[in-house]
Amino acid sequence: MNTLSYGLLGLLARKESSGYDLMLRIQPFWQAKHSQIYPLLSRMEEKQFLSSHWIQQSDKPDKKIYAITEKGLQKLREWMYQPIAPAVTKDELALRTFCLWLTETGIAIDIYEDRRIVYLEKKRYFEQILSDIPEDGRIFGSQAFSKYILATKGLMMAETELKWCDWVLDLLKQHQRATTS
Amino acid sequence: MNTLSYGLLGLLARKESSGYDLMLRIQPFWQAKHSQIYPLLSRMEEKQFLSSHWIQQSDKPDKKIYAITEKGLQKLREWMYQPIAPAVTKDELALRTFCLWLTETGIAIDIYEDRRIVYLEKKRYFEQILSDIPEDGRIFGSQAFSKYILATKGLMMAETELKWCDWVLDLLKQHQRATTS
DNA sequence: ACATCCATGTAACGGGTTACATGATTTT
DNA sequence: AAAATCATGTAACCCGTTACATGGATGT
Repeated sequence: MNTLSYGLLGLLARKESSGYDLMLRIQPFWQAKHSQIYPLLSRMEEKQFLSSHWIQQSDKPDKKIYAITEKGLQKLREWMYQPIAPAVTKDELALRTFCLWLTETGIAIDIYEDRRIVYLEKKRYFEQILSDIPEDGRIFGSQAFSKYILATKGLMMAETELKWCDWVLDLLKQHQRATTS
Repeated sequence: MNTLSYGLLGLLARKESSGYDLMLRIQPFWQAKHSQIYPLLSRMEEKQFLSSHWIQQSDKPDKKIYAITEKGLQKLREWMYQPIAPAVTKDELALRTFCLWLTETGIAIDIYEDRRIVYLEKKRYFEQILSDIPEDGRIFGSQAFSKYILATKGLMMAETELKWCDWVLDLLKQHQRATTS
């Protein structure tokens, strides 16, 4: 049982879903492909943390719906008392930034202009999620509370990244003006 | 040549180092163990992106110093024009947050109090790095400029995380007061 | 005509961690 | 006396991505 497996259990504890649907639902919190998720679901079913049944669909492919069992719910509750691993981030931009001195200022500016757009889109994505959460989803105990605080974090982080990016671009452009004149 | 290999090349382009030293130097930007780094250095030496020589030490084990070659520097410069992969973050806290409704408020508060300390330490770590960068390291073109803008990002992000954590703790404690009275 | 969405699954490979192996010096 | 630091390397294993395989419905 790795971290992703518990994440899937957590989603299933809220609503039974197909593997495909779980793949989509987990994206905002943990990036995983379907090829990683399907085998994990099979293994959890073997261990009887999950049960499943097939649903026939006429216009779309049939799907296998997984539901969490009492044993799975118990396993998930135990997990909540375990120590939490620190966050790990792999950002290629950090490694590139360390090599900025190797290139011209123009290339550096291109790099950060590109990243700026990514941060802007990220900000809009979380703004959209937040605007879709109703007022009564913003109090502890409601179904949407977790989504609310996670989307708030996503938005705050994106805004900070954007602010940083603009600050870096400012420094780079200042330098460019100073050296080309 | 994967991303980590380029990161190592980038560090070596600044200063020749041992594998052990590279392992320590790359930590702030990319978490990697020595067991991953040593084989990559060997492979890059085979491809003649690096050269190496042994240094004998009396009180410590001997060490193998790697230096970037002209061919390696060329490879690194080419890399600067390639597209940059988006950042990937794996944060177990996000998955746990989604399961908060399964536990009592007290457990939730414990989880965020713990994480608060992690964020505070992270903030102090980057503050320390920033205070060690001299005034003339803060202008583009200097050796320390990359370190300066990366540490600034680290600090800004840690401050935002801390702010978010305090906000969440506030919501949780408000709820606790409301339900225990 | 081509791409994307829905839906499931497996195989091969590369990325990354943990553990094994060694051993002197220094700190707790 | 035990643990951490410095220093290198390999082996086994798990995590994660890319590619292969299939195929109808819908969108551009």
